[in-house]
Amino acid sequence: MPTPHYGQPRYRAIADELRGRIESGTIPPGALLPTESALTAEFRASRGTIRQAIALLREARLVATEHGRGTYASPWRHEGSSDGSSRTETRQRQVDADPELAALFAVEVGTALVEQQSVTRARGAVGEVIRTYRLLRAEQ
Amino acid sequence: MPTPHYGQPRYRAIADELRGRIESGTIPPGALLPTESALTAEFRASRGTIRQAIALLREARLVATEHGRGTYASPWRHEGSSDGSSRTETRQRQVDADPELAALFAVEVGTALVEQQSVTRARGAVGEVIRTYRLLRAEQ
DNA sequence: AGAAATTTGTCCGTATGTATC
DNA sequence: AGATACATACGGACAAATTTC
Repeated sequence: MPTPHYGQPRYRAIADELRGRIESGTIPPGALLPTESALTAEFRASRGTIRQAIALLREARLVATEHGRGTYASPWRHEGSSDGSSRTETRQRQVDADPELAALFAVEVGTALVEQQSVTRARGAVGEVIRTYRLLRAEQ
Repeated sequence: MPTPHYGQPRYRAIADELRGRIESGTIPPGALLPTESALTAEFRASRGTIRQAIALLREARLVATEHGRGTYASPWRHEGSSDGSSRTETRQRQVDADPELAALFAVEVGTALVEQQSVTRARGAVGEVIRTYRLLRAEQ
């Protein structure tokens, strides 16, 4: 079997499917998710891929896992707003300084900067994008 | 070879070792870590285990990974309040959405966005520049 | 411009360890 | 003790992004 992940990797698709079940109440708060081996059968994915999907949900605090017991849907459901689906994704990359940034940092145009971008989503829609720029080496 | 992980799993021990190198400056801020394959050779662990260790460091924001490039030691210094001689200038203006922002906000390229820029200076030198983007019409 | 090499990303299958039921 | 379920670890294969030649 090859490894085709066109557009979106499988573990993310699986995580989205499970997220849907949790948010829709198909899997109620506090209930156990299907076991990893049940999920491998259902999605016909390897256990590693299933675990990657669950890791995503765990990072988003949507589930909690206990060693020999299983993975639970999180029982707490109150994250500021009524729906609690606001989330932040962060990414870091290197960019070249544009003229304005170069002037601010007192470096030459094109100098490498670190850009950290945070995207805040609420109800699926992007609320705000925050980009933070720093020098590669903080010469303090 | 069995899988003995008495007390502490291997991936955590490896992560601790790498963390030490970063915090001690053996791997300076912004520098590339050894490649995954180099680390498999050094620690004689499988690539999966190495990747698990790096994932721990990434969660702790100690490193950042870029596809095809490598994993960098994070260039931050802890934002201590020891000094107090830092100040922030803020400015707001209207900009056109570049392709990336347009995609995030699900609008057309060139759509007007509000950009708020904060420049933090310490001892005269710019420490970081933060740009926050929002839609003009907040449907909130 | 394009091909090759490098490096991280995804996915599979298997085996064994450890905690819980 | 036995069965079940998650945790750790290995090895291999191919995909995708980047860099190098």
